[in-house]
Amino acid sequence: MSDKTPGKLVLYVDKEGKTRVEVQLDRDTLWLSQRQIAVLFGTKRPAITKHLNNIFKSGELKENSVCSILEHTAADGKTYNTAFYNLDAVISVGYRVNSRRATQFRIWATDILRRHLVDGYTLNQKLLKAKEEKFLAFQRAIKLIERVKASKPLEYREAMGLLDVIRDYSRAMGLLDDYDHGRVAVRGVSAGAGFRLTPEIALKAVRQLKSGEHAGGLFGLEKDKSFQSSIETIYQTFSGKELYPSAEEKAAHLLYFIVKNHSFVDGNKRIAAALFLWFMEKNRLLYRADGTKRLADNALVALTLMIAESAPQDMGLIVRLVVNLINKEN
DNA sequence: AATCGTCGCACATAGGCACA
DNA sequence: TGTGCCTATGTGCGACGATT
Repeated sequence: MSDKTPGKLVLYVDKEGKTRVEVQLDRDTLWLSQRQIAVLFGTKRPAITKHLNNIFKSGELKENSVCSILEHTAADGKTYNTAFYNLDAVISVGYRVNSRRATQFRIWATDILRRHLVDGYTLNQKLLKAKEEKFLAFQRAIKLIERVKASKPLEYREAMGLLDVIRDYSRAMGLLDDYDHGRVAVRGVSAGAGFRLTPEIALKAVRQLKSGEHAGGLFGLEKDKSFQSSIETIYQTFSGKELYPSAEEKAAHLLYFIVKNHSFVDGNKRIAAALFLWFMEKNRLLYRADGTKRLADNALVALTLMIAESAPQDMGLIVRLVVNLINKEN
């Protein structure tokens, strides 16, 4: 084999008569010439050429993605441009060649495949279960924060303490990134045909907040036009369909965008939380049938702070969390 | 009548050799 | 490395007979 040939695949039978395959990969694959594949499977080179042609003709593999022309120093010391085929191609050929060594290869490959299917499935189930538990633990933590802080208003130090808790759980949330979206997907959402928020109505609501006793001079003063875009974005459509069809998703995105867009000189988080509550109320989502709030005040504070601290790539996850908290049973 | 095993035929696939 | 030619082998399928 030339020193320009990356990777190695050796097929042999051990002392117990069991087929062993030694694979050395270079960047997740290996490259063999037709001649080397022929030696590997104990057949002649023309057979490999024909198998490869059939593999490409049938569409099993795409030639340009498994074949690469590499400079190759031959036994005579001269340099040739030779076609090399990657592991995918070698495996496909191995399943077509009819020789003793190819049969040994198939026994080995099938065993590997079987183990991956069986063990991989079991492992996936375990991972999904673990991640689901972490997600539920996060939901329980928010619930706990609600209970502990229910009696007294949050002060700055408390908010920071809360943030620490949230940070800890955020790490667990990070593990949810590749969690099956279908299982954390928003559920039980209501149709979004209710109250429609416009930037004008929203600004009017902000002005009302401004007149409240906790608002300073810079409260609610627009920095740019991003507030308008925050409102418009929740009604965004793609191919004629709403991106956030339910009122819960709209509310969650409204909270997220207002916090994140930072459209006002001061009071962004307060405005976001207040508009979120107001939007929920207008869509008859704020209270359950028994009169209790779906999302407790302290939970909303926690979520608002978490949104402010979160990384942009976590938007989807946070929005799902907000929707799930709105829709949770108790 | 339904099912199963066997046989023969046609076609597909695989392999080797020779040569471009 | 690709291809044509030839041979060997494998496979699918229908026909047929034996068995249940």
